[in-house]
Amino acid sequence: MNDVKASPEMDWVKSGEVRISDLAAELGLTKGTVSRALNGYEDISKKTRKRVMEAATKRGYVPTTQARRLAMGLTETIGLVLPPMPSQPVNTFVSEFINSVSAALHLHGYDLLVHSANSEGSEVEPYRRLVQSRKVDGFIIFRTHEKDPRVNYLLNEGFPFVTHGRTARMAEHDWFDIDGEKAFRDATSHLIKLGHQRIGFVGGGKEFFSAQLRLKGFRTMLEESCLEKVPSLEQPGDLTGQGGEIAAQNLLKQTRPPTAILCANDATALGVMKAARELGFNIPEELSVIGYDGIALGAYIDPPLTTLTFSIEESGKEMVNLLMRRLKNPDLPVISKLASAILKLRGSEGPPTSIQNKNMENCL
Amino acid sequence: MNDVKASPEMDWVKSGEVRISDLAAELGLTKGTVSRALNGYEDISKKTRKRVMEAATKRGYVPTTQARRLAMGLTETIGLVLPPMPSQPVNTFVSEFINSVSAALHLHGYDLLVHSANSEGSEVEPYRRLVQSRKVDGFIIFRTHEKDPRVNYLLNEGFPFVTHGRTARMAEHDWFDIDGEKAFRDATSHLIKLGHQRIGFVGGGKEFFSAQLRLKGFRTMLEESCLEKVPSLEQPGDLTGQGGEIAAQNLLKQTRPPTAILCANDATALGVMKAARELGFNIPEELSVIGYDGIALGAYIDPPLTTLTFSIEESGKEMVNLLMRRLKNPDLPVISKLASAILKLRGSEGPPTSIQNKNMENCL
DNA sequence: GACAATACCGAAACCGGTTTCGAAATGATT
DNA sequence: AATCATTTCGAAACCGGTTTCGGTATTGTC
Repeated sequence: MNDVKASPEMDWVKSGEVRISDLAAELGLTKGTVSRALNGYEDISKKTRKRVMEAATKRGYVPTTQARRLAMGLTETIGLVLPPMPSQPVNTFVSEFINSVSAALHLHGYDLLVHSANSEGSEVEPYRRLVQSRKVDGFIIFRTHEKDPRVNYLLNEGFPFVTHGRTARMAEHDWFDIDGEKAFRDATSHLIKLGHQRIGFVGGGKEFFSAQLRLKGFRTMLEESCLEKVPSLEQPGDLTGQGGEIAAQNLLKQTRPPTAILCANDATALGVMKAARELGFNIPEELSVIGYDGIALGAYIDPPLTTLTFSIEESGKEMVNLLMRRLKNPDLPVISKLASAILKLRGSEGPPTSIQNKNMENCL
Repeated sequence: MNDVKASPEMDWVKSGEVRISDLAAELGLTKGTVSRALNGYEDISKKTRKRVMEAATKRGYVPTTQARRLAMGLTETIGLVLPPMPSQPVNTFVSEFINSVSAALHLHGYDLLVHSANSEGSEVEPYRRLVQSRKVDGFIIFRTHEKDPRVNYLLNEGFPFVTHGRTARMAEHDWFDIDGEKAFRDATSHLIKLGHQRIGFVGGGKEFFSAQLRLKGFRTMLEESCLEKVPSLEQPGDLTGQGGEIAAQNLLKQTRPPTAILCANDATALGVMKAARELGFNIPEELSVIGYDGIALGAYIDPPLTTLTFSIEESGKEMVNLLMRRLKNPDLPVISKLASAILKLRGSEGPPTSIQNKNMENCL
């Protein structure tokens, strides 16, 4: 059946039709020798190596990846499992992240296998399958939970991975993260300096560690600035626009509504802005809003959304670096990298109009 | 070196440590027999098959994918090359699409290999590499150009693929597309029925076939409605917000600006809205705007963006179906599927205020 | 010119499966 | 009981590479 082999007299061939044995036969060598010649072994004479390489390029020989990987016992593939998509995805993080990870992996000769989280079954199921069938050498994990079953599974399995985001077991695995705590301290501080004293907060899903850290940053800065912590000003959210709407209603319908709202992400912020408009709040005059993620479209709405932004490309690159290091030497101590988000002022925040400044002499 | 093999007395093993030969030895069979037993060959006695399957599940045996694929001569992997990202990625299409394609492929036992278009080099380079190294069995291509070098390459190579979007050679390959022409006819018709007579159009990159079809739909409906085609009302765009801004300025600064603007996508529409605001146009009273893509964010802006929307999930599923069919039987005639976009009215359009209705008695 | 060292390549095992082929064992038939 | 058809499994080739090992052929040394 496989007699479609290129006859030796034609020197153009359909790509990928020539095997190492064809090349060997053509050159009067064994495939072992051809393989070593192509892979830079020292026990091949210069003359032979040159002959082999020329023939290889002439015939367009490219080794079959599957065979090479099987022989070498590695997959040169990294797995990335998409978290279940929210019904209304609003930011482009995932695609940008995939793009950057893929590009970085490519530089190391690795491929990216993207798997969707099949809704049914447990969260670790896709990981288990990929591990057991030996389809990947390691994982890129993002959107971590504090107690992350995926992390638990992989740690237990001794399987290499890097997370985007910290976990309860962050001392045991490599991770990369954005310093969300600092980011929210900064944003809060910015609002306080503008004169805000009642600042609302809309969180992300409580299961996400990052959401907790953002809340922590918010609280810390309130404390440092001697502003009382008003529990009713902290609303839960779910990282969606709808969640933002609901939270904003809860906040703005209070007798003393906040003059500013800090949101766990941009999607939430958009929901907040929508609800605020509908309740008759002008932004930023009567209500300042700040988001997190730096989505590009935030610049096009009215007013443009002030947000905390960071480099997704850097995230991808750094994570791949961490993972490659781990794959090369599994026994190295765990390391981590914390990058920072910067506050991108675009106009959705400003000084509060109703200046209820009572005593802002820095605590006392 | 590989003497780490699980000793037979322990019946828990780290996942993926047991090979088919281990299983065979344990059962006193040959690996060929074990393989056939597991794969449902008819020449295995019921008793043996049961014995084998029980041992396999007990020991947690999962065949090594690489080996199986090498033996069977297929990769069970589909490639998807991300188009070069715009500096400001504007919609979530890519991630949703990847998610849906990946899920659909998974149902067929296929994996998704995502490759980033390395900026350097030609557009087909990534495809060539994946083909030559035999890493994939087929491709999912999207954002097609009219004369698409990727399509040309793969057609020439006889390599299976499906496109999202038509091309000049659409008669030669399977494709799935949204009927953008009809979508824009519908949107234009909607605007005309509202009373608009001067309608602007901001296109996408001219290299994209889809952009041409959308323009065609727009023109067709103008013609059917006996509205004169004003060249200055057709502005080029680049599918980004910035492009939309520039185009909007060109449109709105004219002595007789349009009362409505149709945009090739939502990002463009957002740019148009921003520019319109800055030029003092109220939306929708003084200017109607309609986009295309149905991005979730559009629902959160003010006014909410009316847009043409379609199911990305369906797109992914259908494309995978087309591709699987092709892989099973490469010689089948090419088929295609055209889905339609629906106009989702959200509020950014309405009747024009300055009613310059001259003669709308349907042509005459 | 004899001998050891080195350069170079062939042979073969191996990675972990699948699949073909033929032989042995079993069962059916007369 | 002998013959033939079936069932069931072992043996071995194969997928397409990599890597180890050992044996010539060549070179270097004195």
